[in-house]
Amino acid sequence: MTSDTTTPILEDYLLEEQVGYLLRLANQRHTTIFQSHTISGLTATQFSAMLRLSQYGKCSQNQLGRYSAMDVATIKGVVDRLRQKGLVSTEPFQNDKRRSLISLTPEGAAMIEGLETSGRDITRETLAPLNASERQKFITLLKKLT
Amino acid sequence: MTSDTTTPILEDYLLEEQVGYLLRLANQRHTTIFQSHTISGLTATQFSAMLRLSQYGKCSQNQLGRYSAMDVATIKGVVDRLRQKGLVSTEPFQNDKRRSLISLTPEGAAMIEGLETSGRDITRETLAPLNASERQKFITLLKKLT
DNA sequence: TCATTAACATTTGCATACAAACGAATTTAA
DNA sequence: TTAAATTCGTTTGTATGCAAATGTTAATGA
Repeated sequence: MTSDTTTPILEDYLLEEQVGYLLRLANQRHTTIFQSHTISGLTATQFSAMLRLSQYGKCSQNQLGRYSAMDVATIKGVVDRLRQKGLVSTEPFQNDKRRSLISLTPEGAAMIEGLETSGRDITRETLAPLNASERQKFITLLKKLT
Repeated sequence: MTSDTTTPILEDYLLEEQVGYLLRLANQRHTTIFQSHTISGLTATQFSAMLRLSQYGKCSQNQLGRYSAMDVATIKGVVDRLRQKGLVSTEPFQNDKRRSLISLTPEGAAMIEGLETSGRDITRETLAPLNASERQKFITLLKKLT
């Protein structure tokens, strides 16, 4: 025996096989789909913050960031822009001068149902290349990587 | 019969079940893993451009952007920063005054093998929550969503 | 040929995204 | 109780990421 049959062959390193690269591409595609549905001009990030605010009710800015998986600097910009659009408002927090309470305005609250409808469409279109069992499998596996 | 058994029940819209939200979280996790390996301080995006340049050889800036899935504004910034680090260089393109040829410097070329090694580690760590068959399935499905 | 079209690189503007540092306020633990 | 640690919101800096507009140059087609 001159060849080593126990050493696995080291495969080529192909960028298009790497999970990080593919995740970036999948994100790009999803963003494009999201923007094409232009729900009142909201971005996917603003959309998330709006839904969290609806789900959890009024809370501090940093708390909203944690609910929405955004760091303090990111959530600040998102809340600023939502406030500019008149979709959220701010009030002082009782017993804690550091915080302020973020809540949906009536205009923001009125938008939630439509956001969910659009959200369903966006998810459907994003997952369209997969069949039903593939979709479920993909979501299950994707959750494990978060 | 008073209930309609043919109408599917409309499930709650849960942000943490939506593919777009999960893709963002998976990307966040991958970015964190990537940065923790800090390959010479490169970002994942710069890493991709370096590997493409190594794979395809010298090419124009926009071409490198297409190889790396970045639009013209994004690839410009990436190339600028790689040039600042001394990893790529620019020369005039023969017979076309619009373009310039981007190529790896000797320092950049010397880095490629290490980048691939780190890249394998990063992919392995990112996919660690999945077993072998899940990893393969996930990559297969993810490719369909790019 | 020469007007139209296309490609290239750049710039501006907007929106994430995160690290790091800051001052102010609150909580905690010694 | 009070010093230490934590939390909150803010700001700065860096890096994608994309749309849209611009000016230059090259390619194409009538």
